[in-house]
Amino acid sequence: MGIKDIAKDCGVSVATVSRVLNGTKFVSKPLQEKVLASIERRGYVPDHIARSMVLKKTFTIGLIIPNVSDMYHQMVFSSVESTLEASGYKVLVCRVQDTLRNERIYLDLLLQNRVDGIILMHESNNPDVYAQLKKTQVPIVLAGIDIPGLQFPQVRIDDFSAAKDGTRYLLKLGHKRLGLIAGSGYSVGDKRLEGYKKALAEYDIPFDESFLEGGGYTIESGFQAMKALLKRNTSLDAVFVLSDEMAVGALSAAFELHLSVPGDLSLLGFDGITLSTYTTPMLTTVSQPISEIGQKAATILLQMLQTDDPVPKLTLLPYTIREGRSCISHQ
Amino acid sequence: MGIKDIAKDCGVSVATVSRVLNGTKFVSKPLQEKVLASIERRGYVPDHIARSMVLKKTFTIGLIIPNVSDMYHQMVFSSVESTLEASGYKVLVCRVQDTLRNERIYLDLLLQNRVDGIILMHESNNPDVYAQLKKTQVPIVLAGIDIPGLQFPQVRIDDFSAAKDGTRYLLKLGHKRLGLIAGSGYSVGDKRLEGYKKALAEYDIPFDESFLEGGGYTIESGFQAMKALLKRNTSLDAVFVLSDEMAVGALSAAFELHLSVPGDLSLLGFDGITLSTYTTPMLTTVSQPISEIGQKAATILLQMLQTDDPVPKLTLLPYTIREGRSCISHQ
DNA sequence: CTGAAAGCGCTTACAG
DNA sequence: CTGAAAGCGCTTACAG
Repeated sequence: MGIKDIAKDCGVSVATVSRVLNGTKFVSKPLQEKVLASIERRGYVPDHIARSMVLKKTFTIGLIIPNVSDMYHQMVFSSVESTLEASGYKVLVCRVQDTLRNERIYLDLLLQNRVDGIILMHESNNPDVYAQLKKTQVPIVLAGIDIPGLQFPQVRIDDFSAAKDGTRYLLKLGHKRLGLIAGSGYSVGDKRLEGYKKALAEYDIPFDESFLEGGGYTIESGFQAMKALLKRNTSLDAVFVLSDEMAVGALSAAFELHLSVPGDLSLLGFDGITLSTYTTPMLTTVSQPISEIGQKAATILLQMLQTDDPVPKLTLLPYTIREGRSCISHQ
Repeated sequence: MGIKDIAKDCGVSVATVSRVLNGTKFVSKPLQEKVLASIERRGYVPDHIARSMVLKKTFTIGLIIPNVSDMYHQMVFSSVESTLEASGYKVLVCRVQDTLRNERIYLDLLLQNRVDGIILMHESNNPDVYAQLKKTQVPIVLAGIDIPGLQFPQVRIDDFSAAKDGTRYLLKLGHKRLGLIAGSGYSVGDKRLEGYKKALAEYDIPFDESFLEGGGYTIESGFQAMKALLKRNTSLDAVFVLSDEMAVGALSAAFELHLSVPGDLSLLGFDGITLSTYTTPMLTTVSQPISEIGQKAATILLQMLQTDDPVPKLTLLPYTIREGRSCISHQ
């Protein structure tokens, strides 16, 4: 059931079988047909592992994602997978569960010649991990994140500007008391927070620490953050939630507290995941081109794998403010 | 940078290095320490591919899922991954995009010695695929699905009874005109439909074809199905939606049509995904033990991989009706 | 306890 | 166009 058996079966060498299998060299028609027939008849399937060993390629790429913003990352995964499929690559997803031990293990796993390249969407707070990434020869692309110390190509939006524009959007609607549900643990969260502050400054509104509540990019954390925020501040006009999943939780919290969105409170999300279109009310959100991020990251990684051409160090994709029904004018 | 280099570095044989690496045989303390030091110093990482080739194990299992009920499958994935992690296995997710070509390709990929076992959650309508599955030596476990022709171990709930009990729940609340948003393409959908019919029969309520609408297990399809159903029947008391993701879409549709849930209409979901707790109103749903399904399927697969002990052919896990706020008594 | 050597199933210069 | 043979980086009987 190996290539050898097919060779014996056809009275040819293993080299010939390998050649018709891969089409790497011309094989005469009669031999080719004989080999193909034998393969078909005996149901032979090439051993991919053996092939990987000699080629030193696994045709698998690793996608490292955090265990938050699941729907966002799921969409990226889908688009990465679709993009790479045509080139015969598969995707091994590593969802980092806890930041301490787990991510180190994943990296080790990935680097044991298991993957040809990595798309990294998880930010670590462990310097060892980055040190290891720097050392490896495996091509890496960062998607949706920014890690200042690392020189890998990045594909993302301009989070600072996006949050600034989102905040401006609320300000233009006439809102003055803007709550913010931020996210901790990721640099994009810090950038978005800065964008929020910047827009407030433009409108001469002082930043009020009590309007800020941290979240963890999950539905549940958005739920909790919204409750805490509304408990502390009964006079908010609007809340900007820095991820749609948290916004879903925030909507739920508002509902539980008998506050109407947008009647009592406007709510602005961030990400543009599919679900944000189906909430009640439909979310207005700062929408990232999620599929494009995955597609572009995959394309760049593919380019690094297959050519020596230089790739763009930073690809900034456009965001939009997609209007739903969760924000209302407050003139 | 191979095992040979470490061996040379330490003046020992590659066999010894391999032994300290794997702990397969006792190696004297001094040699062991020398080898470990060298490994650490030179940053040697074993080549997993080479190891796989000789062991004929990849320590990877394939998880084949459809491209619907994403949140449900994501939860299963998480629990499968957690369960297998302790045993050193990784999970390769294959999300079947289109039923025709794609699934065949995935199977081929998986069977090229890429995975040691498969957890199958996707039902195919292509007999070739099943024929191929039957032939393979790779252990397979079915999770959440039932494929009558195949003799693989199954882990799931009793979908017929679950839907029957769900329907009974609505009937007990006093509802008489029960819409059903069913799902096509999966046998669980058919079973659940039968459960619905059975419960109606128990209450001497004739089955009305016009109360039935098909869906495709996505939010969008639930949205469309609900709109179609409500357009046709203005007098429904309640709607039973055979997946929570469709129920999210159905909620959105009801909202758009200015129908209050549960004021005008009770809504019952199916699955018990995390999101169902955060909808407005919170969904009442027939809740599957999703994580347990993944965990149990993984455990059984592991048992097949590591022992020759027989495994249970059918593991039925308990479901519950988890009450939220989307159903109301209609006495 | 340790080492020399065979072998896992492929690919691919090299020679013909 | 085809074949004999080396080699990919490991593991593991087998012998000592």
